[in-house]
Amino acid sequence: MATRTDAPTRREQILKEAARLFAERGFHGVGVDEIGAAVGISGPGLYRHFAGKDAMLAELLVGISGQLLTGGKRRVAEADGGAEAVLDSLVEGHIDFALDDRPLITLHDRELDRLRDSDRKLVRQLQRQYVELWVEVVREVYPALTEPTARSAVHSVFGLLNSTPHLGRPGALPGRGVTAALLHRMARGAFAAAAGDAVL
Amino acid sequence: MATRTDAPTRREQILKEAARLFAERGFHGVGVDEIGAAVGISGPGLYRHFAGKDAMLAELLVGISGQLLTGGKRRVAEADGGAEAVLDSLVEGHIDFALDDRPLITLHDRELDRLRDSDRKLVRQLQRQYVELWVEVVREVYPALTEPTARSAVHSVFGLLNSTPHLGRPGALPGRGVTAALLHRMARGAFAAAAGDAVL
DNA sequence: CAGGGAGGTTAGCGGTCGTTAACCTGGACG
DNA sequence: CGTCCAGGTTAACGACCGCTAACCTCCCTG
Repeated sequence: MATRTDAPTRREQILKEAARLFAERGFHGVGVDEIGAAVGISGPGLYRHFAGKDAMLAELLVGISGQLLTGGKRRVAEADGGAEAVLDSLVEGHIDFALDDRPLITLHDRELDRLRDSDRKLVRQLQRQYVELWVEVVREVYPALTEPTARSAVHSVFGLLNSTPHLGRPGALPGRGVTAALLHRMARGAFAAAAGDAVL
Repeated sequence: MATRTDAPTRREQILKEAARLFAERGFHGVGVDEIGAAVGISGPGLYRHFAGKDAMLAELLVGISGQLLTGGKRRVAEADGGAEAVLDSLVEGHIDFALDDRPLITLHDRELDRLRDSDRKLVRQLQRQYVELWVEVVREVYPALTEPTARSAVHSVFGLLNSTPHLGRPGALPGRGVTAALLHRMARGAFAAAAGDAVL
């Protein structure tokens, strides 16, 4: 992703605040007036930028899933070294995302069912592709894993990595690098154990 | 827990259905009429059993946290063998819970903020005690872990174990025992890796 | 300098939802 | 056999919320 130096557009401000509020109190728990207030305009002013409250959530969730998948594909294509290196790169990318965009990670697996059918199908499809990307790489590193087992393991590791919102507010943590390293180690350890490697 | 053979009371029916609906569509996404319909009575009839919709959520969340903590304490007290055996017992108990009561696991970390202040504080306190129970045992097994690191590791492993709702509907799974064993292995592998043990 | 669109504002409509009120009913029990 | 209460019912109220309508006001541009 190209680094952004220009000021965020109003649309982006709204999306960011909406993500935070949705993550904190749930989609139905947040009113449009609150979202407006969070960016300094009031309620119905949002409708100059979005078709409705649903559209904000849809754009957030589609955006998340798309970013994860795109980033994952890029890492698979670019990583040099064996399958081990690719897996490490995937883990690193997911951790970056989980640490930098906690509200989005929270929304990701919490508000999916609030979407229109078509949007939900799209998000699910992107998520599935992302999972399959991981499954392929994991099975390359650990050929002992059957496909269903590898898929379960991937979902479980996502659960592990996505636990960042529960780790206390950023600042109470030992430091970003240390936390990232811990998560990385644990994810790799979990995969290795799934494959039956000795972990004693 | 004593095994129940008698029929569930109406209160219990309501709580069970409410948990399922809350987990599926979120607290604010479910109306009292739906909850009533799920147990064969209609809307306001619920108020003969609960003070309000909030009270149902509160009872569910306090119940979950209390059960987890009580079960955890019991396992710590009863487990024979060393710290390893205690940790295995804790993991096993948490997995049983995650596999048997998926809706509750979902609610557990999703709807906490919808509670009255006093209830939320109570739930948080029970959760904290449960985490500390784990932290102590984990540090006994892996003395290399500092306390903050052990706490982070415990939260992350909870994320891993609580991923069961994402593993596909129960029936698409390879079988309960197999899944439980996989989760157990991965949890132990994650802890071992957190402590820096070789996992290659 | 006229004009028009982008991006705000406030007022208010329509629907939904939690909750209460008022009423009904069957069965346990003195 | 009368009574009373647990556990239902339907009607309706009041609050809230998403969204639209109508209007205003810069600022850019021909």
